[in-house]
Amino acid sequence: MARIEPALAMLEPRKTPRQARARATVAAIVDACAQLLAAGPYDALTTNSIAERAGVSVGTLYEYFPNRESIVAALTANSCQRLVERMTHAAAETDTMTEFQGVEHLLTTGVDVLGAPQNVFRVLLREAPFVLRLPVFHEARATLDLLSQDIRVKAGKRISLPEPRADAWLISQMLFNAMLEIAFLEAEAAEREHLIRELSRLTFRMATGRDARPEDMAPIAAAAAP
Amino acid sequence: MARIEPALAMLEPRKTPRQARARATVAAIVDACAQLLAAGPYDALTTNSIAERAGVSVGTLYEYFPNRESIVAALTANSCQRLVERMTHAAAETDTMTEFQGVEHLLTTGVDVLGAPQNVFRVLLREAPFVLRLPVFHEARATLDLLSQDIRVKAGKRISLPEPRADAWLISQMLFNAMLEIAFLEAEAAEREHLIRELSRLTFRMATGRDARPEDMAPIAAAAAP
Amino acid sequence: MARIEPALAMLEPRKTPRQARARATVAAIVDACAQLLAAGPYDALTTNSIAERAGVSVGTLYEYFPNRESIVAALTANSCQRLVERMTHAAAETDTMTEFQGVEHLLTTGVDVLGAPQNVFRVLLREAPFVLRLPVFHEARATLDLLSQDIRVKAGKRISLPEPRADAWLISQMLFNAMLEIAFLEAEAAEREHLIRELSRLTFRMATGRDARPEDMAPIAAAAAP
Amino acid sequence: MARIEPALAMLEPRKTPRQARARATVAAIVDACAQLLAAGPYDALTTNSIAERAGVSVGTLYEYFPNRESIVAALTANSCQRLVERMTHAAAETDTMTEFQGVEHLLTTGVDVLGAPQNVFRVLLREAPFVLRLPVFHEARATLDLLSQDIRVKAGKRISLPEPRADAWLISQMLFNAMLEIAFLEAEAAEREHLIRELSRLTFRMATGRDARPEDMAPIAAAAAP
DNA sequence: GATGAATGAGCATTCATTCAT
DNA sequence: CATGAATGAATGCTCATTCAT
Repeated sequence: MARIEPALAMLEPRKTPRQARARATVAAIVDACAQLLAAGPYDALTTNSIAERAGVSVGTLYEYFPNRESIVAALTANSCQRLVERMTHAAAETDTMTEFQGVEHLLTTGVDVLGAPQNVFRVLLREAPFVLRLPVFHEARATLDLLSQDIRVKAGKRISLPEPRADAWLISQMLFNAMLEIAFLEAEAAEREHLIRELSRLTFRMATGRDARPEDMAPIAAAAAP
Repeated sequence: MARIEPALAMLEPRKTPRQARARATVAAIVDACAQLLAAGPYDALTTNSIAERAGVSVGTLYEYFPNRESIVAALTANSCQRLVERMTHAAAETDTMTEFQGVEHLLTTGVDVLGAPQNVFRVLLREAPFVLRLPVFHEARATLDLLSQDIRVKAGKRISLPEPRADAWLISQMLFNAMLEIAFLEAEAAEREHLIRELSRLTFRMATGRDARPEDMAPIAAAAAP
Repeated sequence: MARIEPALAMLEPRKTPRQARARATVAAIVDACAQLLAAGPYDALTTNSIAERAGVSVGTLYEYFPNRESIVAALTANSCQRLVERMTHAAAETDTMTEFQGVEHLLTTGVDVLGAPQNVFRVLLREAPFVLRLPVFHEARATLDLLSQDIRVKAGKRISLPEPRADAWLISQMLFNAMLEIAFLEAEAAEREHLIRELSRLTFRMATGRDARPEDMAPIAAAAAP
Repeated sequence: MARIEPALAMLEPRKTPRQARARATVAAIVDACAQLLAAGPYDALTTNSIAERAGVSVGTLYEYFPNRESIVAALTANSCQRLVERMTHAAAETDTMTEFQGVEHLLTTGVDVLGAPQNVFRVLLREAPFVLRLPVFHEARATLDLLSQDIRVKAGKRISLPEPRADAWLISQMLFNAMLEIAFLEAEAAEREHLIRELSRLTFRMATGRDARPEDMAPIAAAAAP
């Protein structure tokens, strides 16, 4: 308790591992961190438990990370990178889709990534407040915003945001939070899909001020998300 | 750390103060808790610091609360009650307004309450995960949802939610989070107002699938927020 | 913890109650203490819980007792007095019995009193070490020893203790502890009776160096133990 | 106070020390515990004081023991092991003795061990009620009972216990308590020896219903107790 | 380099006792 | 006089971090 939050400068890994063995060690530590966060609350995350689960000694752990938060920061970086990659890829796939389908595809992908694996994002974003302030997290959000800007540009006139700056910020906040809520919901896949479809419809309304035409809302053929 | 989260049953105050002096003590404790949460992170909230700030001894604190979390729960209850009261009052005031004005009035009130006093809601909702599971919080959310349902009913056909259940849930989640984000934003009052106006516009779009007519969007005459 | 054991001087009640009401209060406090000791371990005995169970305020409790131990001392005094009274009475009843029957009667009575009510003696003697040093306890033991000395005198030559002082002390220790063990045993009444009978036989052997004649060992007619 | 007694499962040491240094630490902790119990009441035994006396930090203490009671349990195990070893050894030595001498030898050894070192048994058995429920303690008692059963068998017909089961249990209880009382007595060695001799005589009477022949009671030649 | 033993400040919580009302 | 609110020293225990081996 009363854990002093380390300055952002102290959240970098201590040294970049060059040898393969060292890299494996670092990966094991970050992975152990993810497993523990998936299994229990953030408060239950101790450096000793991370080291034990990773199969290394605490000494080794501190060889690579200056403090507990830096491990969480590394995990956050990993997770954000995965999120950005998957979303970028999904955005590229929207080229052949109607706008509504594109929105739905992106939201589906987002919910998918945020909810997996092991729901690490939930703990990260809801229980470890300093994660929200991590540059790496803001950068990911910014990249995601650029993505939707691209889509907006492509859609051209069909999008109508009276105050693009404010509206885009609001929609971004709302969609990100909505995706999190859906991802964290303890619900069947069908229920989740239903919510995503409705969220897409609402998003379409927010962006255009009208409903999508039914023929543009056809389910996406085979969006296999591995 | 590794703070075990007390069962919900253990979150009730320990005994109801009978004398006026004791009631003042309880209030001072909850108030001290709010002050500390406003000033620093949840982790910095220790029972000793609460007692000190409240000007009482730890012993006294434990006379009325069985554990640290129960104080936070009491503060949450207070805050939620305030929120519900203000929102209910604001909802009543929308009778004489256009639908757009009503939405804007409610959102303004929500942002106002969530951001004051001392932004306690931010820490409560973002750093103390067990608060999200507090019955008192869910009840407040439910009451708020009923409020907007009332409004929807009054608006009648002008509202068009294809899947009322799912859509209402999604809109509720998004608006609550959006209000929190605006309330927590370090921004000028004017900026905040602007965001609320745009959020109202987006909300109107989500609810109706079209834009409000400009003449219905006139600023509300004198929305005195006491 | 680290409870400083008050000097023996501090174990006296603070003031002798003169009014009937006050006497009732003192009795209620001592009785509450007995109930709590019967229900749980000595460590669970707190002045606050005693006061609550007695239906008085802590303030009142400290009006009559200077500290927690003095309450236990008062309870010890009561219990010892009861023990001595019952044993004295039982000793008088042995006049018409054979020596073996007398021994058995006394042991039966001892086990009965030590095990009732609510087994307070167990906690008192096994968990509250200062009780063993209480003068009132030693006096009771001394009185009991006098009792058996009387019996010995009456038995005259049939008793043969080569070293009366040491042997009497040893027998006293052993019998007192044996009675406690039997009283604390979780066992059927029949089992307890059997043990007492055997203990009587062993006692007879220790005192005389021979076995009692079978005709002297007939069960006692009607030893109603109220 | 109101110390919750840990379940028996929680009384095991936390981890077995691997390095020699760690083993020394564990020994120092248990030893410090013994010293403190010898010096003061059980209530004065705090984890902080144990750590301090052992010359280690509390953290180290909790590295090896999950709670305070587990340290006491470890000390109990040590002490019981010592007791059993010494008594077993002493029992073997009775082969060349008369029955009376054997009894006296065993009792002497018992008093010797129970009273040393530092009288730890007194506090353990009279102030720490949970020790009486420790399996390790019951096992020790059982082993001791087996020992005397062996002797009884060897003595054959000369022993006459009408109800072997009950009588053996009673004698065991009485002798164990008597040895404790003698060991705890603040008395000269001569006085103690005298009491042990008398206790042997009473034991002989209990077991056989008659006195030992004077020639069988000759002092044991040279029972050097190291 | 890796290990794991050791550290100790810090936290939640209790309870005998006092004293203003 | 009784009350019960208030006190605060003391306790068991945790865990991020260091460093001798």
